[in-house]
Amino acid sequence: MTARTSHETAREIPEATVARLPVYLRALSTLSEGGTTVCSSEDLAAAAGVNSAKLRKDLSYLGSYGTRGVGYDVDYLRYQIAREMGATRDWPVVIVGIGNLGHALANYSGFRSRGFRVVALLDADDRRHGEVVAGVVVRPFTDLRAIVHEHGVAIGVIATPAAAAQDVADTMVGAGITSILNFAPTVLNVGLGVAVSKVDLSKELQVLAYHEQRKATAEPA
Amino acid sequence: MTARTSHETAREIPEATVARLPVYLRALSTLSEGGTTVCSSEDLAAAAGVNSAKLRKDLSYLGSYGTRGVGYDVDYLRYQIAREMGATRDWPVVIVGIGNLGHALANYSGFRSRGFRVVALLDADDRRHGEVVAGVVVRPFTDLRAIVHEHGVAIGVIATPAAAAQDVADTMVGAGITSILNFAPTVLNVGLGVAVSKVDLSKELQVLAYHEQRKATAEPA
DNA sequence: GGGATTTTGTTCTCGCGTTCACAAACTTCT
DNA sequence: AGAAGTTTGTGAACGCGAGAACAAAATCCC
Repeated sequence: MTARTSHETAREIPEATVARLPVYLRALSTLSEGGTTVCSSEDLAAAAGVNSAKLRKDLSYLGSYGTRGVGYDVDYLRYQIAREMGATRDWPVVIVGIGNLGHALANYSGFRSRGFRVVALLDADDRRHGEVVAGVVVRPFTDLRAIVHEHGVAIGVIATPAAAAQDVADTMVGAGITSILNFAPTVLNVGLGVAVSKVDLSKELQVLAYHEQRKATAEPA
Repeated sequence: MTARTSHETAREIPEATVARLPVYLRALSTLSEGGTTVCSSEDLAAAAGVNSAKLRKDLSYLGSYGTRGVGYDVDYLRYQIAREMGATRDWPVVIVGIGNLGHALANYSGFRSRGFRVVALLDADDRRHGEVVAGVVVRPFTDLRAIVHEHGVAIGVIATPAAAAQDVADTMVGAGITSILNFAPTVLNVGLGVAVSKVDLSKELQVLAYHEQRKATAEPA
């Protein structure tokens, strides 16, 4: 999996950098909409909320897209990062589990604007089938395989309760999906070739509560 | 801020460990519900999806709650982690921005079960006021200060569009909130004493797309 | 054209986090 | 009771990432 042969692309982008590229992309879009055509690493770093040295180092993994003494062309840099991230092409996505969260995700405009197209909404519950959410009709979970093959879907989103998540993941992998974004609060077991990313809505809140508690106990006024 | 005098609590829990404690908590709850009363670090690590050595080191920052040759008492360890995280007390929370995402968050059962109580839902849009979501009535954003004072709220959740987020954050801080969980896709500027945590729904998807693209270009079958 | 100025790209150092490996401590079996 | 077997807790090695600092390259001004 992680082994790389030397004939492959030379640039090996660190995972920490990859995780920040979407943030830079968003900051560049904001700058561009605001009418900025050129920005320094200092400007962009401020907009992205990071250190300017770190930003420059991150960008250097992609190539030399800046001009010394001047800065970066906003639209050009944005295009280069988007291309590197795969955001210039269209990614068909399926969402499984159309509860409150699935609804919110289906309607989330940030997906569409980043190149993700929701091609299907699936749910195991018969009563939801036929319902239209965000312009897409909810279909039976059993249609997954056909949809994946028809649209060439590589990415699946799980927004089901925890109890159903592993089964959904197994079916996704069986249907040919190779990347899963999991919103269910459970650890998924998948094969080696499959990438799983997890978003835990309450985890961040718990970390904040921890720090609140420490503040309260450390300084008893 | 980060300076620590020596008379304070001896145990200095690394940030990376704090971020994993909620995961352990969840895994322990699952084990407990499944009837497991004692587990080894190997078992718990598997349930949490981490390395067992890392798990043991993480737990060692909290204290010695295991028994050599035996393992950990599930409920006892769960209580100890919950206490350390502040999950044994009740945390009043306000959610601002009751769109699709705000709806989903208000209904998310994971908040309540982790000790978070949604005391108010706020929105700037007049037309939403009075609407009842998850048993809580939606109130005007201008009520924020009164609500924060009344319930002693320390934690606020922002689920507004990006354009409104900074204003909401400023108002929150002015009202006395010291921890913010931001779901809006924008970088927030806040004072030193305020903690901000950010969840970007599309960021994870973009990282997955990047790896998909790399897989596709690296091995052209 | 040439020096001063600005800003990028990169090297170097430091610290944190992960993992290995093992001693300490507890249980079980004889 | 004592030896064998388990499993925790931790010391030490290692690797990655963050940030400071600087050299290279472009623009600006005269």
